[in-house]
Amino acid sequence: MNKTSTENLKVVTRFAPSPTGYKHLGNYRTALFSYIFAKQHNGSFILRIEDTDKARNKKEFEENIYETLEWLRLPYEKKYIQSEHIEAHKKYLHQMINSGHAYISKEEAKDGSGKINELVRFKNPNIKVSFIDIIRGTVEIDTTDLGDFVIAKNLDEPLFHLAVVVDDFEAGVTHVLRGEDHVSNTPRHVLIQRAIGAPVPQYAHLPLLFTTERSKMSSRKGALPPTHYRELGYLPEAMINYLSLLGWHPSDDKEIFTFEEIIERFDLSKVQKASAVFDEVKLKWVNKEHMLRLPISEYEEGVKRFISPELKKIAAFIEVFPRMIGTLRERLQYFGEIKEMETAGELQYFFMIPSYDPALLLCAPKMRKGKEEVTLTDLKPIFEKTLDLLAEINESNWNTESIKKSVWAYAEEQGRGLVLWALRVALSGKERSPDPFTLAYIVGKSSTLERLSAALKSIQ
RNA sequence: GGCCCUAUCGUCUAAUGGUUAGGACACGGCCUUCUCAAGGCUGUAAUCGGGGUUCGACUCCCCGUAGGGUCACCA
Repeated sequence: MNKTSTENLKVVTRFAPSPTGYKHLGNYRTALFSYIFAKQHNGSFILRIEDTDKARNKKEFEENIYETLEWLRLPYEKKYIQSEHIEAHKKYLHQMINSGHAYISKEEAKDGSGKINELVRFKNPNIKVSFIDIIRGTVEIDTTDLGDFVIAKNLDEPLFHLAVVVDDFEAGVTHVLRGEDHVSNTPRHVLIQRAIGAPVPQYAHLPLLFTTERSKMSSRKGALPPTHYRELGYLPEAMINYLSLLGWHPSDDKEIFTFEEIIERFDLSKVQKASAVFDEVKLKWVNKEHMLRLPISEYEEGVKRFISPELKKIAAFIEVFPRMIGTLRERLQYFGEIKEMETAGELQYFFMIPSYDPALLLCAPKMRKGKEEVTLTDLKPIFEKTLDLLAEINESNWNTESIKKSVWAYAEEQGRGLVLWALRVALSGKERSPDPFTLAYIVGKSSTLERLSAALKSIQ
């Protein structure tokens, strides 16, 4: 566990996004680390919507923040809306002006309108300030080149630097976890904290995340809002797991964790200082691992969500569906892939008799040696014999093993490449599919016999 | 450009002066095999460069180089 010097204080962390765009995975990773840190210290995690930029705020972005936090299961103890605290901001603004820490500055508007604004600037004492950063250690920065920075647009419109400090102060925030892009803001915040008599919280500036192209993660440039992954059927616990591994590593080589295990083992002070690249390929692997750990009923539900109603309406669906889960588990990395399979026509044959060009029955790459010219007519006795063999299997004993056992010897004798390929195509109508025994088991005895008869008919 | 931060396989990372530089994803090969997957075995692959300090540097220091952050009446 982390050792901090604030044992006597209740730990409060916060996530403070501005709804000016879709927040990306990098933002949610800082939210995740803030949440974990609070949990580890029996503290609380709060959400604050920083909506002081009226021109760029959008309700849909704000809604997306709630949705994503809910999906990722990062519950916040309290929610604050920054714009509802303007009175508090103004109170400290006046206090700072009265105490000489800030002053009103009449300046021409930058938008070229020629209008004169009454900005409020912080009177910079031009000193070196230092603060504790859990990841970087003590950071010291000279504030001289910061100048007298603006803290309010006018007496009624406080800006970011003031609002952040006042809100963190009033909410009792003890640990501020945020992106590395805020390191240079921190000395300003420390200056304001001193001016209003607020304690300096501990900071942790997390390295930024990059896309595979090594560009900064932003809602433009291909970085998708996290809810996109929800739509594709990714598991929130997998996303949490993957995100936690970006910049942090457990002491052993274990990589797949439940949320509880992560909370138990995570160590903020061991987080990497360098930026990390978000790799969707590894996320897929982590997601598959979590899918495999799901109870079978949840797995089935996950798959069902992505199968079209048309397919689900087919009479055979209810009976066949549970039997196909096993083969799906070997393939799917995220549930949405099932939809892609259906679109590609790789799902239908489980539930209905496929139609295909009979020539495909003969395309096996490894035909029996010494039989150079095989024709469709040669397949006739093969289907007849296979049909006989399979018909002998008792309905109650219809499973992958028994099917394999009944056909195997004959296939060896005739050439596996010939028999099994033909059998598989007759069942799936595809060049690529699960093996014929698994397929026969999944579609059931009667459908198997029906499909083989159909194949036999097609080559007469 | 000023100030600040960072630098181990393609990617995520382990090794806080002494290891054959470890693991995972990805990639290759082999096995299995009727196809596609899955699975098993296995392989390729890294300490940015140059100087120091030291008996000994991935590790500490300096200088480069590269990448990033920031320099708003945004947050």
